Amino acid sequence: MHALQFRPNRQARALTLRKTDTIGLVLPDLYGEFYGELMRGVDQAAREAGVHVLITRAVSPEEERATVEELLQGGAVDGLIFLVSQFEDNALSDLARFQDSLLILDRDVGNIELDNVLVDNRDAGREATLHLIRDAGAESLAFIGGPEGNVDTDNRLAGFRDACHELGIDSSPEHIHYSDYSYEMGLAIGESYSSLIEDDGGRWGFIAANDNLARGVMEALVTKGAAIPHDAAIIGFDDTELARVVRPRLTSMRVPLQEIGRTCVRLLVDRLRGLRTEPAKMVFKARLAQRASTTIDSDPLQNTQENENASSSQEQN
Amino acid sequence: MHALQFRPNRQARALTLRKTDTIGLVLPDLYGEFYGELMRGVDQAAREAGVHVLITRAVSPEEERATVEELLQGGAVDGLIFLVSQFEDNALSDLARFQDSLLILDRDVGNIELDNVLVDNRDAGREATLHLIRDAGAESLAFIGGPEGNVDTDNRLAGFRDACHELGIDSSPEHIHYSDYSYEMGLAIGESYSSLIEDDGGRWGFIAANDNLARGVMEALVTKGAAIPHDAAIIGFDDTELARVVRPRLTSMRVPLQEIGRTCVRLLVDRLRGLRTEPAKMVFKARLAQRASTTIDSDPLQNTQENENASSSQEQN
DNA sequence: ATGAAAGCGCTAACAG
DNA sequence: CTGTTAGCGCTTTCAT
Repeated sequence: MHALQFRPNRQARALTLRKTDTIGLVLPDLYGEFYGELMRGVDQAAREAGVHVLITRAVSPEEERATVEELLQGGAVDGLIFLVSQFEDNALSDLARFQDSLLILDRDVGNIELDNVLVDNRDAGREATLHLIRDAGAESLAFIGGPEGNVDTDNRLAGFRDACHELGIDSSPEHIHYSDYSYEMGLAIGESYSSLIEDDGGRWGFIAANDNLARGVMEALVTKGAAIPHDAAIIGFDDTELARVVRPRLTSMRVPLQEIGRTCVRLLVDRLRGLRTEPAKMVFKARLAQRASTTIDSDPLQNTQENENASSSQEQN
Repeated sequence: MHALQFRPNRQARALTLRKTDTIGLVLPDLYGEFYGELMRGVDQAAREAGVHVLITRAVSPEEERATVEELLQGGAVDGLIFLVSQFEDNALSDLARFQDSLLILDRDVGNIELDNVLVDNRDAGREATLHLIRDAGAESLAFIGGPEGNVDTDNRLAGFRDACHELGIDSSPEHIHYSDYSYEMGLAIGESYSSLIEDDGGRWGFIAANDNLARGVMEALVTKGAAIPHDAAIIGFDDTELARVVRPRLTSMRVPLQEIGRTCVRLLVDRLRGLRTEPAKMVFKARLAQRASTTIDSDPLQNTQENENASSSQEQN
């Protein structure tokens, strides 16, 4: 029979069994390392589970709605992993009807009965801030987010405020900035701090919502003659390749995206196969990837090689 | 009928019409900006054409074979865009039987009757080298590739040699290096040149097969006190984000990946719809993205802002 | 014009 | 235990 030359037709099979063995991954964008790493995990787990992966981009809430309807109602996929940009709450509760074929990623669905995988960005923001103060000795702080209203930015900012509050440190609104996540805006915001850093002798700490911003801030300050991390310590988010190849090396909060991707697929597939019926809520923590931009020379945690780089880059200034 | 509440079942439709309106994209990896930008173009064109996109990774030749069989024979997709890593020639001719549902990307299929989209890496290597010599005034040259045997690296190296030959410049084998494309190997190779650069007064030119390598070389040289681009000019490949945010800004050869992605989908879809029956061969050129790492002060082509950065970074050394 | 029926390739249920 | 059949949801053809 299947002596070595038979391929069952997937469509016919799907029609009969009423399942496609395909899952969808809906992303707000396809650009950047960020999604690449997520997709790696997704691909890996999907392969193990024997399902195919259909990838789509959906930018606006309307596109998101349309995509769900088309893919899920149309029976193109059995289930969907949804990384939403900015979902309105009522849209979310609408989705509850797809209860057992929809997993929401990186957006807390609260009590709505949907599988939900989250990154604890608030905790990550708090940890990053604490690191800046405790380990890098920052005395004044500034937060540079993405766009106001962006879920990740809002949560990281909340964590920033948590940490400031805990340690009784001032988190003045004038030192909270919003941006488009771009390197260029990081540069501009960094420049606006260069005089401040010259003036008072205290060490500043900058927490940026992604590595591009952090790099921009760092470059602006270095250009104006600041020594990193002595005059200003800087931490980014996402731990992209960039963080490892700039001078000084950039400390960054790492989100385990590959693992998250794997987890999403496994959760969804288990659900689709009826192995689980209660909605799951899973929260991942970010980890600190400490490098020279927050490592002061006397810090015992420092990585030797990274410290070498840090000091040699300071010598250049 | 379709008064607003009807979704035809995709599987049933596919079974009847014998087409799925889905295409597959097979990549050797899913990581890095590189594929992200390609996927953007693919997604965009696919959306316009009304087809879905299934994405899979296939690392080994065996996986590649298996993937084609499964997806195409199994009828999961109508056609496939194949970005192969290192296809053996006989495997390629095997694929000729999928003549009208397979497009090979970034690997020349020669006379085999398959749709074929290519990047002219040889020409790109030549252009990069000429730029180094003519515009950046390089007198001695070194080439840092990826792994030996890698198609992209081999072609870029061939272009490097073309340019050297044209201008009667020495392209000694001892200045041709292979690597794993990593920043770390770039660093190591760069270090091995630092004394050479101190010794003779001539300006060196480095052409690296990707931006990570180029960045590694640049950092190694800068650390040893070399001024870029005065002592050594450096050019990378792919024009990643990295190139725009390091100091000095890195010149890089840009491959129009998004456009390539779009083109692949359009070609494939047209073919599937019977609008074209002859195999197409399409070749894209890379463009020079000139920045400070190859821009000497008197160069009239220089971008003002980037030149500012270049000179200020030189002041630091 | 509108409506009934055949068949796409598979699996599961059933009959022999 | 093996072989036949019904039916998944759609489109297309054919008959009304």
